[in-house]
Amino acid sequence: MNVLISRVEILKLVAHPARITILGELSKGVKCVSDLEGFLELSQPNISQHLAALRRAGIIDYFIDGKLRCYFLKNPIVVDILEILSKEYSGDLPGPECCPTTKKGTYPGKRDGNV
Amino acid sequence: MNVLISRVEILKLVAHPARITILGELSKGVKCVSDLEGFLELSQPNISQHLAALRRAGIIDYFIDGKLRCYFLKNPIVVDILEILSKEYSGDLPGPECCPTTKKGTYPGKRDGNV
DNA sequence: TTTTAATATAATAATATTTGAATATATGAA
DNA sequence: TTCATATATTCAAATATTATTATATTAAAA
Repeated sequence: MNVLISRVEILKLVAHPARITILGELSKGVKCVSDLEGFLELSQPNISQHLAALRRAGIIDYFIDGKLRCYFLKNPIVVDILEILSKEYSGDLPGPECCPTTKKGTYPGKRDGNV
Repeated sequence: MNVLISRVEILKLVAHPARITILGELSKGVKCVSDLEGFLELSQPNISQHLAALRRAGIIDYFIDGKLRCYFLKNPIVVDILEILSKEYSGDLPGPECCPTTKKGTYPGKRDGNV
């Protein structure tokens, strides 16, 4: 239903320590709620709340196995986000080349402190 | 200084419509605040606040050109995030193959509705 | 040197997110 | 049937984020 939720909304939802941890686990395979209770130092209701939010946004889904709900990743964007989160970056982006132009003004001027 | 801010914190900061728009613009080149006032239907102080938050986190930086502050991207993760946000994804991830195992239980059971 | 343009900062109000506590539901077992 | 287990839902309190308004800063221009 809510497949309309924008990418930024998805990013926002994913950008939470508990939810990233959950998604990281699910990226390794299906997990039920009590499996997740192992890793996360969160109450069961809170974990369920995070799972429900992720599911409402179409980011994960589950199948039912008896008393268990077995969650798994659904939205492929998650894989890419997780990859970025563990990627190594070397240094900052190169600063602007000399004399870039903005609509209102022109370089050069004093560069700020921490560059 | 705050280079310690974790990746998830960066993700969280970036996951805001105004800030994503700002970063998208900066990814095309240096922009000063009043340039940004063009695109964004936000007050000048609010734009400055978003810029300040992004700068505190080391995501962007600026140089000074007279009365202007010319902002540019600093953290390379932004480029990857922007790329993901405009990437095309075709369909959902494949569901779990038959009979994956969770610690607590085993497939199969009823699959949930929207798969 | 006063004024103006560009931008930043501070304080607050409005709103959203997060967690915790209590309770509900559903399923398999006894 | 009743019970226990696994999980979800609801509501409220605590907290964080966001936008607004007013004011401050800084540098160039007049």
